[in-house]
Amino acid sequence: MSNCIKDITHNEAFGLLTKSELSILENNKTSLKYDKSEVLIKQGTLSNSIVFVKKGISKIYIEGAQKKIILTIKRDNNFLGLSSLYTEDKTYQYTVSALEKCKVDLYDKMAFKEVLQQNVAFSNEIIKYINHNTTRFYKRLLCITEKNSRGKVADMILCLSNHIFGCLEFTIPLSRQELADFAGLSMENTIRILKEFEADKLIKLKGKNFKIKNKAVLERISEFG
Amino acid sequence: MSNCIKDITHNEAFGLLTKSELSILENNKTSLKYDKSEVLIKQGTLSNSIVFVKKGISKIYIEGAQKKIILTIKRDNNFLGLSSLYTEDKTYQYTVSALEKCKVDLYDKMAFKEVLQQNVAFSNEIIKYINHNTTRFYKRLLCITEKNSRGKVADMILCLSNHIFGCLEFTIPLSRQELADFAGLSMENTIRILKEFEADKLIKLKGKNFKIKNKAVLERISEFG
DNA sequence: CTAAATAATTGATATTTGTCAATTAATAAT
DNA sequence: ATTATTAATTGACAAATATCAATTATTTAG
Repeated sequence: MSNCIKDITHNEAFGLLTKSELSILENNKTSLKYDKSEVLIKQGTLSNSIVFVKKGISKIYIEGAQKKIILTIKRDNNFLGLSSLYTEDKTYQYTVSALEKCKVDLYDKMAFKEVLQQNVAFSNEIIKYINHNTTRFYKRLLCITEKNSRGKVADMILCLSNHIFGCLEFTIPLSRQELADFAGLSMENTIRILKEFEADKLIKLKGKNFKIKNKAVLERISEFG
Repeated sequence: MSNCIKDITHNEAFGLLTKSELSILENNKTSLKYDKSEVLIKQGTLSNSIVFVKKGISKIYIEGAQKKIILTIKRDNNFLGLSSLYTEDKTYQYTVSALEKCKVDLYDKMAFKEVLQQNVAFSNEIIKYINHNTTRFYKRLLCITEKNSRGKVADMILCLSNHIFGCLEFTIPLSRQELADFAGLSMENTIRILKEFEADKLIKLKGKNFKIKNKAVLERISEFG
């Protein structure tokens, strides 16, 4: 079983708001479009906005001293920056960049907090999103600590298939280096394992196009080794 | 710089509650004492309580198929189980066990949620705690991915010193195996690195008693390698 | 359309880390 | 106090993974 759990969309949260609360958000909204590889949120900058991605895939990653690690790939209808609400450190903890054209709404954080302060159902819905995220990271942490590199790569492929693209054949908007940053491995190692899986007829690779041929065995490898 | 950020206590949250809200909690509270190594929260069981630890040190860990990983060590005046609020999965994501005698209050989760639903300031304070926790785990994830084993051990020692015990000399309530589970390494490797640090006069070891002799160099090792 | 730049791949090698077995130290039970 | 049990330590070795260098493929810029 893959350690990657299905992401949830965040759009229902708006349905919990009154007209006046919605208009607070509307009046403090900036709608923007981002091109592929543009940065939506930059780690270390002041977290002045809560970002809602209406359309497009983006990657969330942490920039360390030596390495980058991709925390997750986000699809449409997700908030970004929620984890910077009410924290002592007033900066974003991660960078988010567009993997394809994205349409986003930036909400001023003050206005967002004003709405949070008024509407407890909304506030609790936000807790739900944050906690869903937390659950994912616990699983992620375990995966990184416990699995060997074959397991990590298998897990990543299953995660992409099950929870990002939702089908057995998909074209990733990621380079091999980014795949490696996602799996937490070196690029060379990642490539070698992908080729190994291909030789074993578990997947079919053509550049960025992936096709899963034997999910059961991939799941077994993900489970251990 | 250590990647371990200072934990915050959660007791101020109660100050945000009205008398009637406090009495909801009081009426749904069970006070218990736990002995060393007893389990307060068991991963995989239904998350029916929010636990407030009034007194005592505990360890939070995830039990994987092969390994355990200690997420963090918690001191007095902390909530446990907040990350299970409003999640789809109704079970605890981690196990918590007492490292010394602990006094805790168990609050019925339904009652806790009732109070959350009534008091938006309380709800937002809870968001603060959850997000503080999230910030820690992002740093943790980076640490595990990026640092080599010497860096991990150095980081752990600094974390214990700075944020769990708050001084340069301390006696850990952890076995060597637990230290290894905290660092995310094998026990043998952990021990070897500790001995190495001792030989290099960075620390002084006597069983479970630690004394930091050269913090600057430990910080440099934690930074990289 | 072609050159230049970047990304992907492969091989060889070094380093890191874990595993297993043996030994010693410390703690608990009688 | 003595034995039994568990925890800590050490050494030897194997396995896993990263690094470096070279090559090939792909993409981009003019």
